[in-house]
Amino acid sequence: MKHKYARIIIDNSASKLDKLFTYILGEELLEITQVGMRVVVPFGHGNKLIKGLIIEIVDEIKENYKFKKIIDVLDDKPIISKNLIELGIWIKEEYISTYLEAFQPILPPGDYKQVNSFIEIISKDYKSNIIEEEKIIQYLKKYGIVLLDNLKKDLNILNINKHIKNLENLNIIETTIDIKTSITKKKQKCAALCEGFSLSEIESIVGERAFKQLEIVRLLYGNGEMTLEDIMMSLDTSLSTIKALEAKNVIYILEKVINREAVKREIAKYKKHKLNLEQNQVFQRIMKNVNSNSVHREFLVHGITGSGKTEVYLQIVEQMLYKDKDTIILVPEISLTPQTIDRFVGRFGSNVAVLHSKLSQGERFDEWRKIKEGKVKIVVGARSAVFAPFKDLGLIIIDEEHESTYKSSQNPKYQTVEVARKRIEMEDAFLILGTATPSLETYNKALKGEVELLELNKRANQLNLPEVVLIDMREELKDGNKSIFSQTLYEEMSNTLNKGKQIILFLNKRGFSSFISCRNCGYVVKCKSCEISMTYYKHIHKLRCHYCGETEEVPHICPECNSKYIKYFGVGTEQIEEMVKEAFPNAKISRMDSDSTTKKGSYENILQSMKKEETDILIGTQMISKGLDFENVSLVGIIAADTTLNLPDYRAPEKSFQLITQVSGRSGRGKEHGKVILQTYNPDHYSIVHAKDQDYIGFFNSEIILRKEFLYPPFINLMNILIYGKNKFNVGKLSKEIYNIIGREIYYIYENDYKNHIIGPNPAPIEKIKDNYRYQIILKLSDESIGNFKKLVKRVCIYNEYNLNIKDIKISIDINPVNIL
DNA sequence: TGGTTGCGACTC
DNA sequence: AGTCGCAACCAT
Repeated sequence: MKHKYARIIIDNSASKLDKLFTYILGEELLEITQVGMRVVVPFGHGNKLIKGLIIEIVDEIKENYKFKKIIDVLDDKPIISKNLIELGIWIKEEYISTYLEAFQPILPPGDYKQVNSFIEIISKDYKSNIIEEEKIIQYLKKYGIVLLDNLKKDLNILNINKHIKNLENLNIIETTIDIKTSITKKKQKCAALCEGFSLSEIESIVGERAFKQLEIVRLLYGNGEMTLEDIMMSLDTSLSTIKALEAKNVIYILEKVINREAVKREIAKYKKHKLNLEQNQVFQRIMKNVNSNSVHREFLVHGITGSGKTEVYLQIVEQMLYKDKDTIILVPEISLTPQTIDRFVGRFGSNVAVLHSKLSQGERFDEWRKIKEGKVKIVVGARSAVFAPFKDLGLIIIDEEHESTYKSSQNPKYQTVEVARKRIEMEDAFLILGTATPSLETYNKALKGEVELLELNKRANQLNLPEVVLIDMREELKDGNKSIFSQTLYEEMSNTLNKGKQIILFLNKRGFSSFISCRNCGYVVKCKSCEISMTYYKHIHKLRCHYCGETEEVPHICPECNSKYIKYFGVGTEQIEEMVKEAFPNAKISRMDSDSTTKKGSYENILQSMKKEETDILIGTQMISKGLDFENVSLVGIIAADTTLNLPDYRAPEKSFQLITQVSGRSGRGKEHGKVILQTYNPDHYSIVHAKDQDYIGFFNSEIILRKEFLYPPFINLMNILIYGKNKFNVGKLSKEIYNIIGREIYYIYENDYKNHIIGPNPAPIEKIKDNYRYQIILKLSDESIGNFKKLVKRVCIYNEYNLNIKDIKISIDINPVNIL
């Protein structure tokens, strides 16, 4: 057999090295090597050993080049499947990222194996007359076997590789590689009775005076193998007692690899509910397509809040289990609450793996392994779980499909819905998107028939949607109410409390005051590193920047004009909490936002106390808008519906509509009718009006016209090129240069309409973050032309084929960004 | 003429 | 990113 060639992604993040490298796959490795395995290869002048991932194996190669050989193979089976490799390559192209970035979310979590080179001396008698070589020899004599990197660092010799190679050729030293596992599989010591004895035999060996030892033996006889921890806990004994039994050769102690448990609590069984008529129709429609392996592979379940989408999902997943197919269920990170997990784990038990950001690296690795090894058939997780390495994927469910967290904000900046679509296409699986407020893109596809639209218009509890009362805050002001609570909200709150019901208050702003400003000259305190006004936090009496987290003392006189009239403006959740406490001193209040949930478990505690009805009023940011299902909540107060509406982003109306609808949906989920008080300064805005009526179609129809007119998705693709760096002048200059190059091409395609297709270069809406000045160029590209522009942008911004001065400047490219701040 | 330093090209 | 080679510069 002759050798073959392997195309490999190299583990090096330099953009110049972002391509496939070809290596010789020697005869001796041929049989054990497959695509998707990791290998060790020599790289660069020094033949430094680095890791690589095999993407392709080919028999022949056309180019004439002196290829190097693969040194070793790290895996005994592929760590990722061919389909996932194909998906990774697709992602790299689609979202303009490097290979390494594209494969990051696909590969096992945590870079769990590291390649290390070791060096040691094997012939101690040799004496070199070259000073450098003698230094190396002396070093190795002193330390024995060492890491090559350490030797290099300690000796700091020029051209050290040459000397090492020389010594190696003379057989004076030897280099070896080893793979260090940085994440260890968690092990636990267990004990079990030795076989071949009856209980009475063992008891007689132990002797009747050793009470504790006898207890242990009997316990093990009853339970079989147990962990030492459990034995010591249940019998209140110590390790020495167990060791004594081991010494008597009646029990043996072994180390077992155990899975870290991502779900640590005992979860009650979640019973199957009978589907109502509507739910059943949706269920039947989807299953009919699945069973007939229809070409319709995508469904949008458009169901109002509380319509029982989850139960439909659960029963479809059950059907997939009967078919022996795997299912991925994606939920937004913020609604990956214990509540959601409980439902899936409660129904399917140990058949479920859970992947979310709160897991430690070890836990995440274990969950990944469970999926990879086929120990589970269902995974519930946040966006990156779309890459779960199932062998026989049958279904992907994306709940709250419209959520912006499905778009990755780091490279690769993928859109989960699109990735899922690609994946089901490759694996012949099905895709269910579910939400009360579909994204414009998805609903548009549904209307065009590309996605099958299924509706759930009734609440599962037979009640109607909550009644929404719109309050015009300008009128309140006219009537002399300067407070942030309208008269109506105040009254409804006290009624609700009197009835013993719970309240949720929603405000999408953290902190106490959102900015502080000088009344005399208008100066606003901004973060020194970011172009952002700082938020005042009362409990620490400091200002904090929400972008870089920097804190600062509160000034007492204006730094600009020395006036004393420094005032606090804007209300955040922290202040609301204080005001509510004052207004309702007897109510039990808790607050949930990213400031109050930093500690591990605090999130769960707040939700638990809400569930147990120990909390009367829950105040929170958008964290509380998703998935929470508290039966006793009958009033939701939306303090200021306008906060998201005024952002300089084309999605602001859509986001506002979604948020209001979702938050409103938290009300009246039990047996009682719910109410929502919606306070706003823009009562006539279409987004607010349709949200009040909970009229998605109405909103869609208004919004889609604007999108078409002003050329925004789904009618066009956006590409946001963000150029940022510490030197404002250089960033601006580079932006202009990039604009000119790309602008020429835009002009060539769109001619006199080109100004509508390239915007910029402008300072980004947030001009500076963490001392980086930010400029942006926005391209609006049709489906036909986006491919060519991706190539152009890559050439200009990544490979720098135009030799622009990109020193100390970074460029971030985002295809169809979810926000353009 | 040897030695140091800095930039640019190259990495299968 | 890391490394080597080459050219330019300096101290004899």
